[in-house]
Amino acid sequence: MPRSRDHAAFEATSEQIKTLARQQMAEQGTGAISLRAIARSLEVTAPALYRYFPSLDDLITALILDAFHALADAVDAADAACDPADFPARLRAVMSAYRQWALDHPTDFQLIYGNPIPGYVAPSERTVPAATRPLVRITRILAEADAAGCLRLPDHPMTPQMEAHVRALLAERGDGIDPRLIHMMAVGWTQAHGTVMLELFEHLGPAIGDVDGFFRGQIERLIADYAVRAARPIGNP
Amino acid sequence: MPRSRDHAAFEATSEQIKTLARQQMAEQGTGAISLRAIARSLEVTAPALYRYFPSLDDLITALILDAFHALADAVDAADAACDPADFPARLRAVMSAYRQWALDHPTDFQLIYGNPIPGYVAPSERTVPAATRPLVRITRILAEADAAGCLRLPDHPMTPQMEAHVRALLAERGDGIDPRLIHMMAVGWTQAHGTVMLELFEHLGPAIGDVDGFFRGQIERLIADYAVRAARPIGNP
DNA sequence: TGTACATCAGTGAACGCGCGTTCACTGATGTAC
DNA sequence: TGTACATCAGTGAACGCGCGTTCACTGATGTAC
Repeated sequence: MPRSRDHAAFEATSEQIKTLARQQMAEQGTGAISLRAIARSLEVTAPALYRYFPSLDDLITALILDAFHALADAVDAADAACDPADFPARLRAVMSAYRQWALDHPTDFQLIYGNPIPGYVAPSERTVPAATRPLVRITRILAEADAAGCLRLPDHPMTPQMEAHVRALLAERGDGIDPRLIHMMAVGWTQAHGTVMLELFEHLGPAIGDVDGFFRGQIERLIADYAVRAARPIGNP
Repeated sequence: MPRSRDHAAFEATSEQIKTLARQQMAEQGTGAISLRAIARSLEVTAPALYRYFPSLDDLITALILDAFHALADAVDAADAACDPADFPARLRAVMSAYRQWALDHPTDFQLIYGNPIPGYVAPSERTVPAATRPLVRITRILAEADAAGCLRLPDHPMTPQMEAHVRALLAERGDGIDPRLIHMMAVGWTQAHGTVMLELFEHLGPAIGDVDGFFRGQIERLIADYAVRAARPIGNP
């Protein structure tokens, strides 16, 4: 509702509010986002923020959407930087980007993948599409590798129930890929996610020392398991 | 400090307080534990609770220790119920117990493996030994299988840095097992943990439908990768 | 068996704090004539 | 160029709430003689 010429200022202030909210999360945890504290940092009274977000929950929703999209953008960018035919490199890039984004933005990662915030209910029709983006990316790489005959689909990885579910899901989206690719994506995703989560909360580092190397090993094991290979010989650029 | 004969009553009330705290967590999230709310449920004034826990942080610490030990007990019990020579069965039992405990006690699981509680700092000298128990169990199964010649140690899974770290850790504990066993444990743990975390927050179910079957598949893949087998033929009991 | 005493679980008032949200308002700024 | 007006960001007071923690206290209960 702001005057059209004020849109830029309005957007800038909205961004500022979100930035301060992120700072608060970083310092105090995801549960500690508070309109009054943001107002204090902005040197403004608390009711002023209601011009920009109709309620605290709307601010949180905005932060969650931003975070999902930022993660997905990082993953997409990592993929885009690769030779499209070098499927192993693309998987490495994409999974490393997932982990790196989490390490660079630990509280945003907690916001989207960690404990729910007491009392907050996410509007799933808005969050689900954003949350799905990174998975779609991984799946697409696998699908392209499959189409190029550059990976080995496992023989019996899925239960009938899982296969039926995934088939229905793909049909709904008008996507004709092999359901087993979704299974492969889930294997990679859960592995990466588990490592990142445990690393983030200091459970893994103390146990194995070199999480970086461990994570790289996990990716290579995945690539080897599915015999993912490049579509044509890849030179060093 | 209570009179010796009142110890039982004292313990009973302490347990009651913790139980109510767990109920609160289940309803409102881990950040919502509140002494005043517990007092309300107990139909007692808030200061009364200070007889049992010197502060809110001490109550949280008690809950965390209980949770780690309950998880470890569940894992240990699952192992104990197996034929000790049937290493694949033991791994299946132990990893399933880890997941099942998380599903049965989602908020306790979040308390120990999820977002930190704002302002709370865990006394690591008390939590770390409790947190390590499940990992020690998995590692022991692998070590026993290795000693019986019932698994295949991978050739080059560890980076030099990881190996040095793990060697130091084992030496410190006076444990003579092969460092690669720790790596294997970490692979299994991170896989299971990632699946459980994503399942718990409703990210995995919508994607693959049958998390149960998916998880079982992950365990079998792990057993196959390391060629874990029983020490002698195992009959159906 | 009866009485004086020590223990201690729980009370009630208070301190000082922070929170989200509402409402009627002020006053600067850009707009239309 | 000058004036009347509409817009709207931000204010200040208030509502009603919840929180952890302290303190001096009451009163029941079990203990020791």
